[in-house]
Amino acid sequence: MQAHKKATKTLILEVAERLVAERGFESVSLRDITNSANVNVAAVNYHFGSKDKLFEAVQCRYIEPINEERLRMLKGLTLDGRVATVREILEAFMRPFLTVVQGSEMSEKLFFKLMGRCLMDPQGGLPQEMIPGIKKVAETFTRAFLEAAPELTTECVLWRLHFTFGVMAQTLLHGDLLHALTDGACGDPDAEDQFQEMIDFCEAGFLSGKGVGK
Amino acid sequence: MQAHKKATKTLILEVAERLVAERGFESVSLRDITNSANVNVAAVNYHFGSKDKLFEAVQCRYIEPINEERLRMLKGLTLDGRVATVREILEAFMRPFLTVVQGSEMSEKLFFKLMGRCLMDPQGGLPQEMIPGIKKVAETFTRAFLEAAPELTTECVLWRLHFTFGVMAQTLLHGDLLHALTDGACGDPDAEDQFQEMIDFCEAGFLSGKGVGK
DNA sequence: GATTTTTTCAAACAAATGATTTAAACAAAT
DNA sequence: ATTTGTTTAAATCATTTGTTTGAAAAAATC
Repeated sequence: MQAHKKATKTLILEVAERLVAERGFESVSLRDITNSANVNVAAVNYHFGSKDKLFEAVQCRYIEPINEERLRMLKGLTLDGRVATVREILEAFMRPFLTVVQGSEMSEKLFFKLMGRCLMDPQGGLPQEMIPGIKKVAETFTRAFLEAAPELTTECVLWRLHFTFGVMAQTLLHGDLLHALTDGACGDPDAEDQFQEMIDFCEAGFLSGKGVGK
Repeated sequence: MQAHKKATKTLILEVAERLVAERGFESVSLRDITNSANVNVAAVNYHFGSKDKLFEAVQCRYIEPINEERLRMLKGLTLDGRVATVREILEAFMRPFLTVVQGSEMSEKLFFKLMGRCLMDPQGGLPQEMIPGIKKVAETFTRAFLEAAPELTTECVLWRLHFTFGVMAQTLLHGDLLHALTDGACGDPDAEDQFQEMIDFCEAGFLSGKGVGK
């Protein structure tokens, strides 16, 4: 059931991931996928039930491991009652994208684009099964930020987490844009560089107005 | 030609704006628009030429005035050779969304969502006619930031402008999310408050690592 | 090896899509 | 009143959409 036929279902999923990364959820049709995968149209409904279910699978496949890795990293920071720094928490929030992509078979660029789409475009609202995990992440990280920067109000932390989310989604989705748009003046940085730039930016944003207390 | 029939073309445009704001470009069909506007399907092709052209009109209608206002504000900052601060430049970059929405007939929420879509979803790449204006804005603001923070490299400024863009798009597109997601714990702030939060965050991000010189 | 289950495939489905045509309704100008 | 140019409207076009069907093929089970 797995040896000779590692194909079809997985194949469909992988092709769907690629096409969605390239064009976005709403612009990809079933036939785009099945033609590109050399598979019959009916196979999607047979293996996934419907187009929507297939897209839910695409959304969950990597986002859930990323959310788990986030919680794992964060837990590692606050082991023996230690209080993590804002920078460390940000790192726990963002680095899982790098960790998980390395365990996948996708190219970094496509993977990031796909993740950006999942964060920005979520196909008809987030899949129900993802919501608990996402709430957990949001709550846990909000609490961590509040401990790391106790001078901030909850509302302020939520806003800044929100902004951080925007920085991340933009970079995932259009991280290649700067290189292309500036004719290479802005070099083609590896993911780790981009990542550090993001952390620098968001850390400063998070700590802005320390003591000013708006 | 304008008195009795101020409708149809304008009507179509306005309904399209609303639906696109609510559902995104790719999810809105011609019939969604014409039914909601009580107008014949053929009217779109008659007045706009095609669906794509209609969507281009939707994208240009407010983005272009916003870009003009951005340049106008920035020019006002650097009148007599004065060097603007990073904060002032950020303000010139963001406030036009507030300025222009007030001159429109749309609600703030819908307008911001529409602008978020235009920034994040651009229907099949940006309309050709918008590209020069956008390049102008990008170049002018990059130069201004470089003067305001001469310790930063061009590449660094581009990255941070990129991040700022993400913060803005995320807030425009999902600015109502925090209020909804936290069951009101995060109040429903007026646009000006959101705006100040964004500026605080991005200013700090822009000035991060001053002197460190990465 | 026969049977049962799983998977594939061609074909067809109804519904929806953007676009076009043709004629009617309308306003303005002569 | 007639003509002219513009706008609306109903009907139709050819595609494309997601989904379903029913039979053949393949794999697994007994």
